[in-house]
Amino acid sequence: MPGPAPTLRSLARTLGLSRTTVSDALRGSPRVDPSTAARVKKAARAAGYRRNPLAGALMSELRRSRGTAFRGVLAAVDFLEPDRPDYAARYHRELVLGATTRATDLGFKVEKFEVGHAGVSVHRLDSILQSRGIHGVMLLPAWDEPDLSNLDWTRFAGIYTDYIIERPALHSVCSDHYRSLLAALQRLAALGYQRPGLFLQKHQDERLQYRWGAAFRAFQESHPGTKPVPPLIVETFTREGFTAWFRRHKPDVVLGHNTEAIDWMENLGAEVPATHGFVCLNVLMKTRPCAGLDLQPRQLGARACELLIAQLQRNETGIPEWPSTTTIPAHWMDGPTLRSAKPSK
Amino acid sequence: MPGPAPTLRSLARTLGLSRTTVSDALRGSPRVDPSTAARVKKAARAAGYRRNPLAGALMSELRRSRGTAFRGVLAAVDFLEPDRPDYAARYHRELVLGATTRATDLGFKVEKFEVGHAGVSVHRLDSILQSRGIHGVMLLPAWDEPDLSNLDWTRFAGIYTDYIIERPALHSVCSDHYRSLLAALQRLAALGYQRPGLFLQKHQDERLQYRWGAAFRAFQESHPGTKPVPPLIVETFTREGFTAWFRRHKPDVVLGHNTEAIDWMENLGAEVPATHGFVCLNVLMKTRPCAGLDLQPRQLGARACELLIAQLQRNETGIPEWPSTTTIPAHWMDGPTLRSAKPSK
DNA sequence: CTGGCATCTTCGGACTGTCAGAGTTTCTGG
DNA sequence: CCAGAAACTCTGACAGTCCGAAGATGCCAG
Repeated sequence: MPGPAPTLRSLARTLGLSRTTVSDALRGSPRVDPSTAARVKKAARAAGYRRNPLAGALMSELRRSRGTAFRGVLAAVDFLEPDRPDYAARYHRELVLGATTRATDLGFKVEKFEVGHAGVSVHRLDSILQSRGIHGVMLLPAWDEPDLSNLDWTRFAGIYTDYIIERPALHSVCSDHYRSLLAALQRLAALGYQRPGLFLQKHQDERLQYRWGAAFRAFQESHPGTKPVPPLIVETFTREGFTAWFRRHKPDVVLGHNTEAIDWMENLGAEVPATHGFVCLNVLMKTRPCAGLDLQPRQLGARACELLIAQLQRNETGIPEWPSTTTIPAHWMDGPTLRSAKPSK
Repeated sequence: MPGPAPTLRSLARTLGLSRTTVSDALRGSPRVDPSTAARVKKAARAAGYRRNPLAGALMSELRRSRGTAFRGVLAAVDFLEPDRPDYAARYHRELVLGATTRATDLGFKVEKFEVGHAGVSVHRLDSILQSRGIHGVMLLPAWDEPDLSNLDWTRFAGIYTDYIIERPALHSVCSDHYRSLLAALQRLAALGYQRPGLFLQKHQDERLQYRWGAAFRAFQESHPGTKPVPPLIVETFTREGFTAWFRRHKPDVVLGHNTEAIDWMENLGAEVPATHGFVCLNVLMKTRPCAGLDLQPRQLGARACELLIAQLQRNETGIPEWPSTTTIPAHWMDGPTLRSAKPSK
């Protein structure tokens, strides 16, 4: 085995060519003579040459954006939506905050861009990012699956901060709803609750490919008890519907997004936390003190940032061949709507 | 705004210093005069200098590992298990192959280590890795959740190639069973199948936190039909049990791991694929040509490798504060056990 | 046969930040 | 007054890429 690892220059020297020609040949540039290219490739294989992806990424960046050198900026792209509820806006802010913090640690900067009807068009976004020399794009979640397939992805590395995106099919980062709900239910069981009940709005669960409902049913299947509480999954969440469900199935702990339900439960004679419990499935949505799940947008933003930067360092742009989803389990938050220990009975 | 972004060199020129001094000063090296350092930092702030993180990472790595032929070695740690079935061994091989390929592209090498009763003890593994200067550890899946909490993780970056590992709680990479089964069922529905049936061994599903079963039930809930087929989930998979279930519930397409069931179905009068279909949930387990899910161990190994290398490049060792799980959906494989189009009726 | 132009192939320069080692200046002690 | 240390700064080499330039060759009109 020869000592030092072969480099572009050492390879060029042995071949009697310039580093440029070797570089171009290995990357299949049409500028080099096919026979020369073949010779170079063969020699590279024989010498065991492996290009340094970090250097590749750097140089590519440096040369392309001549003058306006790559300063390590990432774009956080938000889609303007007409009536985004307050908690969603906060979720977005937390995502961006997490990303910005992590980016700063790693020497990058995050800048926010807004796309949509009132904002910038996708086409203009493309040219803005190009001219600013930005190649890392973090897409913030939008209720309607955003369509950014018009961006010239050959030049960008992207990541979506929600479940699955199909146009284009990028890597994504989001909370692990399935595992989190399962863990929450196990925790409730340990506290002695025996009849957990779940309520959801249909479109919320559909958006997550039914993961909330699926986890709930999986828990019930694996903890066979007397007459499990069927989940209340409805188009529109109303007091009447909830009341009927609560009366009929008598859950001893209720899980859902809307903390208004606590009032309704209390009006139906439940004492929270003495006789009944409540868990909020997204603490950003709670309007009163309450136990619940923190979906950890800040950590999600941070992780998204890490994955994006890793892609840039590998000089990996474009739509990935095998998109992956990275999840982080939600964080359990204690609160006054649950008893703190198993009742001794 | 001045035109070009300030660089280390331009900054040095205006200050009448060399680029090295400026670089050292900004990074707080004790080699520079404190008063000079202060001057440099002030000028850098004033000029809005931001170092290029890509170039920094590259140079740091380049200088540090000068002369060394390889950039790094990763350990693929396998746990010796007494009677690992053939398909599991193949799964492991594919994982390692994927990792090795990706590692090579990124300038790393993968070496396999075996830990367990007959092999190396965890304590010895620690010292072996230390003395070899290996800092990246990829843990291959083991049926009983492996315990490597005794390793001195302050010195290692690790990743597990299966769902959740608790001791220690590392990042992990695995197949997205939930989403894959959902997608498979949707595909079957598009082919006109109306009564999908699922069979599983209990421990298989428990290991995945019931994800197979949960996805199946979630699909049934969202496609309400006449009398859905209840999944057959049993401790031990027997011909008798399957026969009874198949006779009673009359599925028109069956999903499960064991392809022996195809024979049993045919003995019960089913014609595959004319009247009935079959889908294998892990094509590595199939013993005859068959449609099914490729869990993509090769891609999983590759992705695990990427994540591990990204950690090393960030100089991140130890147990992560917020462990994440990265999933890749399984890849659908067509096969002769399914009809190829919706029957025109 | 020559001059002009187009095409094909290869090369050189410049770019980023880092680190080791070498150079220069200042200070200390015998 | 000088050897040697200490304090501080600088030079050189390094990775791969892209643009423009240089050189080589071929073709056609005049």
